[in-house]
Formats: sequence, structure tokens, C-alpha cells
Amino acid sequence: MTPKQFQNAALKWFDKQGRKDLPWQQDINPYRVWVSEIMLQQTQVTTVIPYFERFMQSFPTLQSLARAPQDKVLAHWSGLGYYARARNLHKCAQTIAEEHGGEFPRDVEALIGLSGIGRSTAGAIASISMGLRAPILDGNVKRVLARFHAVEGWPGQTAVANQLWELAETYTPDKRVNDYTQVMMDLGATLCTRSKPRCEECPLKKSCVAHAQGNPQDYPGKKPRKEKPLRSTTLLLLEHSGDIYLQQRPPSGIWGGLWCPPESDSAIDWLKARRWRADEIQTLPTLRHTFTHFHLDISPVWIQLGKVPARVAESGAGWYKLRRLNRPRAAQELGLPAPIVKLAKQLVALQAPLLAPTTAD
DNA sequence: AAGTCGGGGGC
DNA sequence: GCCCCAGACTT
Repeated sequence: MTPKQFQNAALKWFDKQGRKDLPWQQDINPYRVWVSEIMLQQTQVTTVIPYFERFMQSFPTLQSLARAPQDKVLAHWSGLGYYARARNLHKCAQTIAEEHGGEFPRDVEALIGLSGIGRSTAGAIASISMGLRAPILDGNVKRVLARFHAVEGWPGQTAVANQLWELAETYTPDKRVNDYTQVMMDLGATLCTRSKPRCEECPLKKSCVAHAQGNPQDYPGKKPRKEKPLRSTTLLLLEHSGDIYLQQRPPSGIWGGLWCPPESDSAIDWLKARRWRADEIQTLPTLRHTFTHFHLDISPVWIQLGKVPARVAESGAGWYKLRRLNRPRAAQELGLPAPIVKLAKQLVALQAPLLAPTTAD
């Protein structure tokens, strides 16, 4: 099958079966495509949709995003994960506003030079929103191409990735690159799925090597497994008359820039250092949260405070209504990590009888 | 080349 | 439970 035949078969299928109603496929422009591509990195479509809608409501243009405080941008990302994406997104918006006259550069290499935009995302922006001939190689395309040519090995290996990029480059057409890019992702997402691929419906099955072999599920090769180490931490849930104390985490690292209860090995020492007195200290059941590369056992300690001197907040910290954290949109308002939201829910349920009922809330 | 960065969906 | 997802960045 020549590249031309490959493209024609794929595009024909796109006209009949391709997805055309996703939110970022409406009112297409570089800004909307860019935001969607960043959100979609390592994140499934159904998860992204509500985030994308809210984000566009609040930041309808690149200029509005560039002018927004980082806190507000992070709050809109809360629950999506990989928060460096949000920080890079914000930084990128400011770079474009200040150094590119507010317009996306119409050039793949220049796009790659921007924060958070790599080779694949640059290709997606350039092809979908600008019509430039540029290949992409996301998880979907990797799977389709690896199966079509029975490319052995795990795409995390440089040699394998290079082969796949070469193929992606070969098949990318001069015309209708926007539809082509979209259809490659559609095929990977709807037919050429990781498990139970629907090969019979695929427009490429006649020349697909893995299909001929009868083992499409063996491609692409799997990532070599590694045991996840276990880490543990203690979170201090400091409560004072219905308020809980939260600190903003450092800008990089786990949950960078998000709000979280203080972390400390010793609640006693932490309180001593601030001369805060606890009325009651209670250890709560440990909960496990698993990240990509390690397990985290979180031991929450519930500390009811007596008098807090002037209720002073250090910089980058503050008191928040515990009940507020239990509201549906709390994470989006404050910028909280998902497990903290879960913890807060448990806490409110557990301590509800002890908290003074409020009339206004 | 390997490690760092989340959270959720599917099985 | 495990694996993966419209990956990029740092070490």
C-alpha cells in the first residue's frame, strides 16, 4: 500500500466515521487546538471535555490566559494531573503575547521551542489549526503504525520511536493534513484500540501486517515493568472552628503549586515551632495513593486547635472552610490535589457531628 | 536512557 | 490490581 493509498483509505473513512463533534473541533483556531492538545496529553478524551469547556469559559483567548494569575490557571487544572502542563501553558501564553505579537508562530520548529510543546503536539497544532504538513506521533498513532508495519519493541526505546516517526512522516499527506491528523487519532481511539481492536471495520486492514499475523494486540511492545517503591508521609489536618489550614506547595515537584495540608514527620514539633496548642490529636486511617512511579501512604493526623495566636497565616498559606472543600467544585476553586479532596470528604463525614452547625453556608 | 510528573478509565 | 492514556521535561 502506497502512502497515497493509505491516506485515501484513511480519509475516506474519516468522511464517513471520523469524530467531528468534539468541543475543540468547533471554532478551530490555534489557541483552542493548543489548549486541547495540552489537556489531552496522557489524558483521555472523556476526562478532558468538561475541563476544556470550563477553561474556555474562563480563558476564551490567549490574551485572557496570559493575563490571568497562575493560581487561577492551576485551579482550572485541579484534578487533571500533570500540573506542569498548566504552568507551561501559562508561561507559553505569556511568551506568545510578549514575543510573538500574540500570534502562534506558523512553524513547527518555532512551536517546539515554546514551553510544554514537544514534537507531537507541535505537529498537531500545525496540521490541525494551520494546515501545515507536519506529522504527529501520539499514543494512538504509535499503535496504528506499530501494528500496520508490525514494528517490534517498546516505543520508549529511541530506535523504535525513530522508526515510528519515520513512518509517520512518510504517511503524512500534503493535502487535508488536518483531517488526516484527526483520522489517525480517531482510528487509534475507536478501532485500533489497545485491547479488542475492531480490525474488521478498519480501512487499513488489507495491508496491516499485525492483522495478517493475527496478533494486533502484541503491538506496540510493552514497557518493561518496574516495581514501584513505597513512600509515606504525614499530613497535618489542622482545624480551628471549622477552618482547615492549607499551604501552597513549591512550584515544582509533586502537586507543584497546589494547596495541601502541611506535611510533617512530627505533629508535635510542627506545633511547637509555631507555639500552637492542640486541644485534641487523633490519628486517622492511612490511605494509599498511587502515582505513576511510586505508592504513597498518607497518614492523616486530625488536630483540633485551641487558641491560634491571631490566627496568623504564613505567606503561601491560609485558612479555608472545611465545609467548602466538600463542595462539588472545590478542587477547581482552590486548586487541590485529588486525594486531598477525597480526604476532606471523609473528614467532613467523620467530623460532621462535632462541627458546630452553621446557618449560613 | 532513565526518571519525574496525576488521575482516571477499562478490564 | 495492572496497564495505559491526543507527552514533555529534567537529569
